[in-house]
Amino acid sequence: MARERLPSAEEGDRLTSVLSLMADPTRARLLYALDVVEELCVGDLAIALSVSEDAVSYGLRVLRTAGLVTRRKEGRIVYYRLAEGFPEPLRQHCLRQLIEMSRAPIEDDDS
Amino acid sequence: MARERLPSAEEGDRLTSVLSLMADPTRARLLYALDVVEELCVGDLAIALSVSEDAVSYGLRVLRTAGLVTRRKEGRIVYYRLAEGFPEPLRQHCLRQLIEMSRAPIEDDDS
DNA sequence: ACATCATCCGCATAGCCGCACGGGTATCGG
DNA sequence: CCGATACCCGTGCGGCTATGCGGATGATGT
Repeated sequence: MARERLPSAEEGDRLTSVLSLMADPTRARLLYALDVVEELCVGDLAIALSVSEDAVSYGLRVLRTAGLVTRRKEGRIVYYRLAEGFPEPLRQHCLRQLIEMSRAPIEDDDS
Repeated sequence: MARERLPSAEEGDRLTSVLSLMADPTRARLLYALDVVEELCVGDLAIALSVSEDAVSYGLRVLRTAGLVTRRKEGRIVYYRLAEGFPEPLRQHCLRQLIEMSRAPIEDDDS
């Protein structure tokens, strides 16, 4: 197996930065919603996730700043979608797999 | 694609909880180290990752509380390893993929 | 028995982060 | 032109958390 060196602290931070973007309930659900529905506006996302529009707006702002989502403006409505270069492994393996896991829980729930 | 319902807030939390465990440089590197080397003690981990022993101890405590790692005591030395039931998708797809990504960065820019 | 070492624990602190709030901008309907 | 809508932004606050420090525990060596 992996004969590679361990990640440096710097690489650890990079890893973390991308991961911590999904390590928030709102953002994770935003990303998943956009993975499923392809394109949604802020208001609909707020309704769909039962979250305030501010929270959605803030979450999307963060994700956009990180380049994970893009927006398209149509009139006064802003539609969001996953960015063109949204990391495929993240999408395929992490997002969906973890959603799976979050439904069929791991048996380790400990105190 | 769009066949499933969106994750509830509760499921979002569950998703997040497992994810946020890796969303910390120290913990991510700890997990990766244990994925590579199989079994390590606190002191060696501290040296390998250039982190204080306290930080390592704390990180491992958190991971242990979550059931992601286990420890084996041999004399006064405590050896840690990934837990038996360490979520395989997490290991296969997330940990390794993300380490990959952290080395061959995504071109994240913003407008 | 005593000193030493590896590790854990409790506590305190400092930094970060998500979110609500108030105010702003662009767009649409009438 | 005017009010309403959809959204964005800067700011501030409350809560969480990583980490350092002092002390405790238990194993080891002499």
